Amino acid sequence: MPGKTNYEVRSLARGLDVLAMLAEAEGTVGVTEVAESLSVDKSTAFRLLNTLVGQGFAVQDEDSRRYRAGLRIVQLSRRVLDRTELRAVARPWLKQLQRTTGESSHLAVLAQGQAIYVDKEDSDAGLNVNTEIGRPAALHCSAIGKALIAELSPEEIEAFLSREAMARYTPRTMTAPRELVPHLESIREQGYAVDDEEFEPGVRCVAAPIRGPGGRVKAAIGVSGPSVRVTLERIPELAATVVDTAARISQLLGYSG
Amino acid sequence: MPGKTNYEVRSLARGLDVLAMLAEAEGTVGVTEVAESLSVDKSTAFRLLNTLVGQGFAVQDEDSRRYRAGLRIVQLSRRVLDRTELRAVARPWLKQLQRTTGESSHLAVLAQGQAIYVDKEDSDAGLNVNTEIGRPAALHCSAIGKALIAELSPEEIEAFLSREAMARYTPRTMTAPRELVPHLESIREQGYAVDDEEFEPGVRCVAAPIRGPGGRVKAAIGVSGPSVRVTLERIPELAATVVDTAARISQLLGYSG
DNA sequence: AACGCAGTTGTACTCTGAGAAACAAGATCG
DNA sequence: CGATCTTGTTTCTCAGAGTACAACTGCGTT
Repeated sequence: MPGKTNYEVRSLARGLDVLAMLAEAEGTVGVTEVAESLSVDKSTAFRLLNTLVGQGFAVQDEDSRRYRAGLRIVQLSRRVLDRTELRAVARPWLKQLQRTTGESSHLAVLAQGQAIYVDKEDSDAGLNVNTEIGRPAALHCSAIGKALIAELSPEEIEAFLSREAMARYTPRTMTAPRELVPHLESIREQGYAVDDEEFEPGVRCVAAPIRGPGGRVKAAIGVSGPSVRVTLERIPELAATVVDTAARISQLLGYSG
Repeated sequence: MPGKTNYEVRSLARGLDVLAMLAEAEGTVGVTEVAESLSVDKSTAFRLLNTLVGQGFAVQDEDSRRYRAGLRIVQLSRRVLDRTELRAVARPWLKQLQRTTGESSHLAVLAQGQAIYVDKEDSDAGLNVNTEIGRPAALHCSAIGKALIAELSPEEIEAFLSREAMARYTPRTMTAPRELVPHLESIREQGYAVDDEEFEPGVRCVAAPIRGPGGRVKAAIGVSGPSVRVTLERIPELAATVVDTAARISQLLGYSG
């Protein structure tokens, strides 16, 4: 490897790739499959898997001898979420937001170029939006995603938008940066973002940024609901509630704006 | 290392240790801390951390330069839970169990010598038991834990009980194997386990095992609630409901008992 | 300015982890 | 029913990845 000063441990990187593969695989995966996917020898794949099994990150099926992801990941994940102060602070507000609006509320942060849901409170209504913690949300067409990136520098925004191809999910999805950039501008000005059926038909969302000390956007909070309940007329009222909630959480996190 | 055939990749094992350390750490951890904890050089610890950061499993704090767990773990965890067929099958029953009993219901599996909650449905009541998915439960004093180990062979039970020191949580906790073993025997006979304030004062639980094809215990399902509502007189009725639910899920998983 | 302590980088040696190839055990097929 | 794939597993050996050591940087304290 000429040049390319590599301060990374290759076998660890490979092992983590295997872990991701196991987690994302539909059913079980075999040694050969892993080997092919990583372009390594079978024996290498075998040892990596073996090591993962040793720590509980993978388990081997007794019969088929194939491998599945272990629950160690789930365990660690829980710890990570528990340790997140943001989550602890936001929890009651998330609940209150759900109560006052009647719609499902969500909390997300920006990580690895994606908006990742870290907490939620589901609506009691029969018809409601279902989002799962840990799932990534599109940055360019979800309210919470737009709220998260709106305050970034133009360069950073460019970078994010170019990373994923701004996929079209519905007829209303904005897929061109020249359309989205001014839109983000207006979000910045009004202090909240709206997703008007841009990600899923029949679903509207409103979200606002949560700031930490110094004013930097740390997370975003929002509500989502079916368009029949979340009407366009109702948006301003919802936005006010969401913005207010976001401001309170920001204050608790040390932002004195 | 004489003998000790080691088919494990040491640097991967170390990397996973670091990952666990990050997830379990209260706040952030430093390179030196990691190095000491693993008994490796600082430079080694640095490279491992660096690799974790590269894949999003860790993030480095801009200011303090110390490390925190990344959200990649949370993401993978979600995938793992989604892929668990048990969870998909049990979900509606978990919900129904909560509805009919009015108490919080839980689903757990045995992994790495611990009972790990994989799903739950919280009670609507103001006063209720709070358990989090991914959290481990004590095997010797929770209903769900006892239901999971009751059917194991005596040797396996011994192994499990000796692993952790059978900690005392409340005055009612059984801390001696000679007391617990016959207790497990009776659980096996009656088909359900009860936790009568053995883990948390004021909380009673009832749980029953879920079986897969072949009759082996795959998981356990149970309800928990405050003793004021979950009275001793109510236990038989609750147990019948829980056992019935467990049987239905077992059937869906291919157990024809 | 000197110190201490953190994270980071350069380097040389060594033991680890990689691949090749053989093995065991089931499936699949003619 | 034996031949032949195709799995996962094991053994062997050597290059080089990964390690420890030590030097460096940058920040906060004394």
